[in-house]
Order: sequence, then structure tokens, then C-alpha cells
Amino acid sequence: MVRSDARANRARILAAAREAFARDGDISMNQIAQLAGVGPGTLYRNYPSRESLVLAIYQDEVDRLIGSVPQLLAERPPLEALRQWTTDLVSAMRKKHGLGDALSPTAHKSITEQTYGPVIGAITQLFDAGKRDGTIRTDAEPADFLQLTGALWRAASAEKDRSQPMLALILDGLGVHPHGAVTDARVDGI
Amino acid sequence: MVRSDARANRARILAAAREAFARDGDISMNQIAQLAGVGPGTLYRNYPSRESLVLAIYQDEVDRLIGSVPQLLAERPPLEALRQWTTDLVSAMRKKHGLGDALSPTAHKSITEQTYGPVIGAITQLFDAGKRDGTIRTDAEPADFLQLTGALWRAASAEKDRSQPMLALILDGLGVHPHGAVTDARVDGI
DNA sequence: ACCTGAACACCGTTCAAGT
DNA sequence: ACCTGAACACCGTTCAAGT
Repeated sequence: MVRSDARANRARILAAAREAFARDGDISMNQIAQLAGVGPGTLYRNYPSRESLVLAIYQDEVDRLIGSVPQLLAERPPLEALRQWTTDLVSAMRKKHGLGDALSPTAHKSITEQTYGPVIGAITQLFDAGKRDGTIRTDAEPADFLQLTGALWRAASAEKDRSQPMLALILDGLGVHPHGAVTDARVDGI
Repeated sequence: MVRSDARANRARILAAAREAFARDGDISMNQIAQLAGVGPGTLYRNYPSRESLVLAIYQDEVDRLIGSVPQLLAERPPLEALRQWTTDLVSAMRKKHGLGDALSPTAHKSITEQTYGPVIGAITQLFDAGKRDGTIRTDAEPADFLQLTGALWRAASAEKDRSQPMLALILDGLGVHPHGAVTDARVDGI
């Protein structure tokens, strides 16, 4: 039987840790415990090592992202949902790389591999909705899109954030264009 | 004026640290000082931070590598010198990646960028010697060769070390083959 | 069943005292 | 001019004592 205060603690720890790591990747475990208002023992009961905590934070971020898809699709047209979702994804990737210096390359690699499948799944959902209502090309590939997303994150990290116009460009390319007019405009836009 | 014991200490620290890091990338600064037979203060006088020590170790490794070129070229024919040198390079790269988990991604990147130029320079020296005596193709590009070297290091890390046969293959490709016969054999060898 | 927080061994780093 | 090593503040982690 999981006590309710235990569950609440777990959530508080994760929230505090997420905030703390976003501010400073070098934050100590004891400091996180204090920020969360629990003893260090409680922190270690829930996350037995520093690495497991970092992994949980990122896993949680990905879970939110995956889980937000149905809501986004209910609220707006598929292309708009995809735009919003991708913006969130880029922000999550940037956070992951913010952690980067506190995360060992090996851990970083394993985290990327573990989240690849679910992320592709979410993109597939968004694509399928657009393909069904005719706003996204039927030959669009989720894996290709994710690849392009990597370029977006790099663009977002640069001094001048060009990720939004670049995303608009990609989404244009995904759209269905009866006369190819928008495709021409896209080439001009580069 | 640099005292001779100071210079000796610096060398002893670097040697001890190189050995220690090769065994365990998580070695502590105090442990390194003890292994080198100096007080922690002396260690910090020479290398004011952990990162500066790691960087110095790798820099030293690259310096040795660059410096070994004339000796190698004096002792053996260019292609043989290139083979030996590349074997040493792969071993150095493997060490760098052994450090990898103790080195921040940012530091790892900057170290790679800083050593790129000198490494290309060393390869150019070896190539030029081979081009002069007609054993290496005149159109061979040092940068391409270094790129292929990356594949060698990955092959060396795999459970079955295939780096030596792969290196032989690349060197075959660099050689001058009057009738193209060796090139055919090379394709068969894959 | 879970939490607290003092305690442990050790970390990176500093600096007064020596030679 | 340089070295030593005790000392400092803090680290990740544990565990006896509580509720």
C-alpha cells in the first residue's frame, strides 16, 4: 500500500528537481532534498542515485510530451497541433542538452535511445490525423521529421533563435499543395 | 627561474595522472597527488582544476604523437611509418573516450577541436613523405584519412578488434597500384 | 510504511607554515 | 621559489530513531 504522503513527496521531489536542474545542472542532491522540503533519506528512497533522478526528470518530460498529443489534437487542427507539439519538443531537447554537462555521455546516449520509440509514436499520431483530413502529405515520414527537428534545436541554441521560421518552413513542406505554389515559395524563403 | 625539483614534480604528476586516469576515470585529485608523491597543494599549483589536468594529459598525448613523426619516418618507409602512427593514434583516441565519461561534453568538444589542426599536420607530413617516394597516391587527402580513422577507433572498441585488418585495407587504398590489381583484391577482402 | 536528519567517508580546493 | 599537509566547506549516501 502506497501512502498518499509518499506519492505526494515523490511528485514534489520531481518538480523541485526539474526546476533546480533547469537553473543549474550542478545542483547537489542535498540541496534538491531541501528545496523539495524532504530529508535526503526520502530523496534517496525514491531515486537511489543522482543519475536515476536525472533520468526520471527527462523521462517525465517525455511522458508529458507524449501524453499531450490527444489534448492538442482535440483543440486544434492537426498541422497546428504538430507545430505546438514540435515547439515543446525542441524546448525539451534544449533542456536535455542543458543537463548535458552534468550527464555522462553514456547516460545521455541511453536516454536518447530509450525515448526514440515513444517520440516517433507521438509524431505518427499527429501525422496520421493530418493525413486523414488531407492536410498532411501521405508520404511524410515521422523519422525524417524527427531528424529535421535536430536542426531546429541547434537553431534554437544559436544566438539568434531561428527555430520558429524554420519550423514553419518544414510544416509547409509537409502540407498538401495542389498546384505546387507553396513549394516554390518555400524555396524562395530559404 | 624554474627550480629543477618543480619541473620534475610537474612531470611526475602528469605521468601519475595519465596512469591513474587510464585505470579509472573517476580517480580523485587527492589520490592523484598521493600517487605522484606530492601534496595536493603542489598538484593544484601545477593544474589549478581537475579539468585542466585532464586537458593537459590529452594534450601531452597528442604532443607525443605529433613529435613521433620524424623518428618514425627516419626508421621505416613512409607507409610503414603511417601504419604505426595510425595505430598509436587509434589507441590515443580510445583513451580519450575512456576519459569520456569523466569529461564534460563541452570540454570533450573543445579538446577535439584544438587538436584537429596538429593531427592533420602530422598526417600531411607522413603523406608527403610517401608522395615524394611514390608509395602514396598524390591525390590522397589527410582530412579524408582522419575521417576513416574514426571508423577504426569504433572497430577497435567493438568486442572483436578489427582495426588492424581495416587499417591494412585503408593503407592499400592509399598505395600506388600500377595495374589496379590490388584495388580489386581490396574489394574482395571486404 | 515512510520520513527525518545526524553522521560517515570522502571530495575539490586553500593556505599558513616550512625549507 | 616551491612544497607540505592540515583544514574547510561541502559532496553523495546511509541508517538509527521516530511517527
